[in-house]
Amino acid sequence: MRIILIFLFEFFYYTLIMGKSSKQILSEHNVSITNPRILVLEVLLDNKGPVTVDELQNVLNNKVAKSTLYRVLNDLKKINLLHEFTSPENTTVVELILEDRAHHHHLFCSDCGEVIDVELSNKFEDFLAAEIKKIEKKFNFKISDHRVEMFGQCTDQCKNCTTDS
Amino acid sequence: MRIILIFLFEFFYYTLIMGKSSKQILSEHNVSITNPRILVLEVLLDNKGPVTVDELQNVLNNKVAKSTLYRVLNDLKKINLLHEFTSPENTTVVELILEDRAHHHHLFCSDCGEVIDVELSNKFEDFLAAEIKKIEKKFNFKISDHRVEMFGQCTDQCKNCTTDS
DNA sequence: AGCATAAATGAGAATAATTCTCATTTTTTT
DNA sequence: AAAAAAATGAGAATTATTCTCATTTATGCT
Repeated sequence: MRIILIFLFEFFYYTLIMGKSSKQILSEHNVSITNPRILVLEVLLDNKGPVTVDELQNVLNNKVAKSTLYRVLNDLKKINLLHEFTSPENTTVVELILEDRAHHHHLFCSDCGEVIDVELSNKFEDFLAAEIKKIEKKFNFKISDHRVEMFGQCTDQCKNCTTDS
Repeated sequence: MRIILIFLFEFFYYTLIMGKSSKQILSEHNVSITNPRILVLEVLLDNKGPVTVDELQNVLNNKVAKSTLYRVLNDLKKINLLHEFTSPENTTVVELILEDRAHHHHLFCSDCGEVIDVELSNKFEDFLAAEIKKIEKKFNFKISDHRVEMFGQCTDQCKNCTTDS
């Protein structure tokens, strides 16, 4: 009985409160469950939102070899769990693609290098979708994705711009 | 008299038909006029639009040392003549910023790697400007620039997608 | 025009980010 | 629990970019 309760607790905790565990996510995508993958995924799940490869390397220092870190990131890209992009300062930024997260864009601070997720209004997204249809016709393209990038400076003390508002 | 006519021809040819010459552009920005700078600028003026650093290197092979090419590109960035960005395949792309060119965005083909300049409607740009104002307030940011990136595949034979339509 | 000074260049070494290699370890399959 | 397959760590290799420094080129001055 006690074991059942613990199991239930884990179930609720991970799936409802915390979201999926790294192990769950890995097994759902048919990739073998290994320590480096769990560790990397956990860091990414903690910092939902954009993370620098450099930051990952620092956090995982001594726990995951750097070659393995890159391999794991490529694995996650292959199963469409990870989105990778480059900041204007040329640092590689990485972000989990979670089903429950809305489509969003990025705001880059040239002072502190911070990258912030930004959602734009539905009305705007509809308008952009219409523009994209026109572009597809004009250039005979099949456009599968888009992203709006905004560049500027946070006027607050840096690092404060990450706190939600 | 003949000399004056030739001068006039040159003037009209370069400023009205061809746009400014590389030398003119350089002297207007107070950078010394050197061969490598002229050569790089000329290639960029020919291919108005996005060019890969790789392509530049190939075209200028043996004419400009690779260290110099990078230096010249950095010089042009410093005087705000050059916009540099990264394709999803992680190649560095470079594009002249010409006063007579409209604000535009980029369309990337994942098949042939081509990058295409795209203008979106004024109505769309106005809408986006309004969204950006909201974002500036929300995140206490000063946003100085933005770019819409579109990703997909040209359904034509590759390389054809560069021809205007 | 010609000289002195400052700036730019070429060639290749140095650096940084990412990928690759391969012997060992871990995970999965049976 | 053993065999087969896959993943890992450590460091070498690769690639793009920057740096160094001796030489060349451009600019300002007379």
